Parts: sequence; C-alpha cells; structure tokens
Amino acid sequence: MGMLPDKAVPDIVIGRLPIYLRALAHLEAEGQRIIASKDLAKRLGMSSAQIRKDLSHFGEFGKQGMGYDVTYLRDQLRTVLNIDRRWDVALVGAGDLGHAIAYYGGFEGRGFHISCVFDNNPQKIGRRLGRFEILDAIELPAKLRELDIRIAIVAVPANAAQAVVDDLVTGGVKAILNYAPITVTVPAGVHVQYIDPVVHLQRMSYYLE
Amino acid sequence: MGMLPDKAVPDIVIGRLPIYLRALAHLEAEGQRIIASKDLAKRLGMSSAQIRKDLSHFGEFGKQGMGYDVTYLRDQLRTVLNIDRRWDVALVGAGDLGHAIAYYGGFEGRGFHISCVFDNNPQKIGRRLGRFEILDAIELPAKLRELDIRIAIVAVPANAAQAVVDDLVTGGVKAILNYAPITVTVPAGVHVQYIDPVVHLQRMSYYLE
DNA sequence: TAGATTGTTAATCGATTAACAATC
DNA sequence: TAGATTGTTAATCGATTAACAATC
Repeated sequence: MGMLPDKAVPDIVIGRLPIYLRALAHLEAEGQRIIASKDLAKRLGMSSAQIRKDLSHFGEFGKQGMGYDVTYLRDQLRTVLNIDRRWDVALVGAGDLGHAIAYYGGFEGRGFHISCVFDNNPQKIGRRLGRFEILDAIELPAKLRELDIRIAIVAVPANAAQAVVDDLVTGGVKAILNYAPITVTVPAGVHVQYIDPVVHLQRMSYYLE
Repeated sequence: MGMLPDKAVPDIVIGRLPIYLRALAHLEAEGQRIIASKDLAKRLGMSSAQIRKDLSHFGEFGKQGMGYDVTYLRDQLRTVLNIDRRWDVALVGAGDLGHAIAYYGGFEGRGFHISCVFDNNPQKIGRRLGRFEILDAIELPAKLRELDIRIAIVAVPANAAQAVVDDLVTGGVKAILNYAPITVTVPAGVHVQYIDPVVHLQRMSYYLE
C-alpha cells in the first residue's frame, strides 16, 4: 500500500515566504525577539490569517498567546526555502546591468553567491568585472557542469536571451532569473522568474489619470 | 438614480496586460500581422481562455475565425495601460544600480522617460550620470511638484528607502518602483511595485534539491 | 460555404478569510 | 488564572477553465 504524496504547497505560498523572511531579517536587525502574525501582517499589508495559513504548510512555528520567535522562524524559513546553504550562481551578460548585478552586495547573506560571469563579446572576454574574469559564453554548458551550477542570472539583450537560456539548460541549470524583457521557453522542471522594470511601471500607469 | 460604477478590473488581470503587450511588440517586430489567442497563449505558457477573458474586460479586439490584429491589439493595450503617452520618471539613487537604470535603454519606446536623478551624497550631487546632472535629494518634493512627476524609481539602500518614499509621496508621486529590499508603507492611492532579485532566487531555490 | 476562433457563460477550481477551540 | 495568539476548519470569495453559440 503506497503512501500518498503530500499535496504540493501552492506556488503562490512559496512566493510569499521570501517576503516573510525579508521582514524577519529586518525585525531581527531591529532587535525584536518575538512577533505576532497580526503585527507582521500589518507591516506587510496583508491579513494575519494568511500568514498563519501559509506557515502551517510547513510546521507549527509559533506559540499560542505569544507569537513567533523571530530568529527561530527566520531559520525555519531559510530551511524551507533551501537557503540554509549557499548557492553558486552564474551571471550571463557583462553590460551595464551585469555590472550592477556583479557589484550588488545583497546576494551574500541571503543564500546566493555569484561565482562566474560570462559574455559573448570578444572585447569583454578575458577582461575583469569586479572580482571576476569575464568568461567566454561559448563555454557556458561545459563550465556550468564543471562547477555544478544550478542557478543563473540572464542579463543579456532580449534577442540573445532564448539562446542563452538554451545553453543554461544544456549546462544543467534548473533556475533562471531573466532580466531580458522577453518570455522564454524552458523544459519542464526548469524554473524561470522574470525581472522587467517596465512591466511593473506599466502595471502602475494603468491606475494613473 | 445614480449609475453603478463598472466592477473594477482585477489587479491580477492588469498585471498580465504588460506581458501581452511585450509579446505583441515582439510579434510585430517579427512581422506577424495576426495572432490567435491559442498561439499567443502557447508562447506565454498560459491558457487561451485566460487571454480572451482578460481582454474582454476592455472591449472586443478580435475577429471570430481570425484572431487578433497584432498592431491594433498592441495599440489598444497601450491605451488601456495609459501608455499611449510618455510618462516622466524620477530616479532616486545614483549608485551602481541607479547607474544601470539611468543607462538602460528599455524605458523609451515602452512609455517611460527618466527625466531626473537624485542622490543625497554630497560627493555625487552636481556630478553627471549619463545625460543627467545629479540633483540634491533634499529638493525632491519641490522638484517633483515643479516637474509634475507622478512616477519614481527608488534605487537606494534599504535603510534609506522609507524616508525617500515619504518624500516622493510628499512630492505628489503616485507610483513607485522600489528596488530596495524592504516593504515600504504608503498612503492609499499610492502604488508600489517591488523588484528584489533575491526574492525571486529564493522562490526558485525552494524547488531545487 | 466550411472552418476557425472569438467573446461569454456557467462550472470548476483554488485561495483567502472569519471564526474559534486549543493552549501558551 | 486571565489574556492573547496560534493552528485549523469551514465558509466565502475570486480566478481559471471548459464549452459553445455567435460570427468572421
């Protein structure tokens, strides 16, 4: 008699966990030891029931009458999100955006570490970008396999993005953060998230007079 | 006897329109004149019914048996999203990220135009960032009113973000794209969208082994 | 016309919330 | 203990989808 698999946690719930985690990190930096779902909800502009429901998918992290221990909940969420470790990340694209990403200090300490940078421009290959030597994008799949990299950031022009993504998939990458303003196609089992500032601006301009 | 207001279009629908618009722009660049909801859906990894339903909130843009005229639908979506015009945008923060944003060529042509840049660092004020002179952030509210700016991009460290947002609100800004990794508080009627790459990475690392 | 695809309805599916027993 | 807040259930709410008449 086989075990039924747990019902998968909805992706929309997973998407909120990093927001909770970020708020908890700030609370801890402020020296707060305990937080009630009601107060966290207020801070995040959502309902306390939603926070409790979301967390209940993963365990019982609070104490009735008290709330949640900030540090404990933070650590639990890190474990749930698989960032109780450090992930090496490949960055593809060494233009202005790639530069900003390579120099961004916010990855360390939140579970990620950029470990290599690629570009296909012969003018850039072999040069330095911060602490990185820019590698030839032609070597992408081989290098990714060699370094066992599962996460990549794409910061290339839209017209190059799908080809880069294909190379990343060939190299074994399973999670892609795509800054190129284009929807890309990937096989099942590969995750893609998009960052396109214009999409966010357009979404807001709808509400402007 | 008063008119009942139209039921507001759900925000989740508004959030998909820029994705449709982006795809339509690419289709047009590829020279495609007509697209069926089925084909657009396939390209975007969603259902054709959802696309048709979303569009039906705003009008009848297609032709039975044919599909949608790419250029016509693109123009209609631009109108719906209020980007059949150009919005001036203020950028706050002239660090690495602000630099990348100021130099990013993707705003023009999609409805937005960065028109001024602010920073609070005396070392930077008065210097140039690309085509901009960096203005003193102390003048934010006054300058925003003077230029009648309604949209701003925040690219400052997390610990400065809430104060900057407060100044933007004072200056009359109604839409804020926040790159600082912190949830900010704004009055009703002011819209905020967040870009935090680490949130996206964490959301994906959940699914990695 | 025959074939294709829209726009829309109604059914299904899933997410959010209110409420409260459990309990710290 | 009394008060507060969790974890969970059931009800509500809202979004997605299947299906098809309308029609190009």
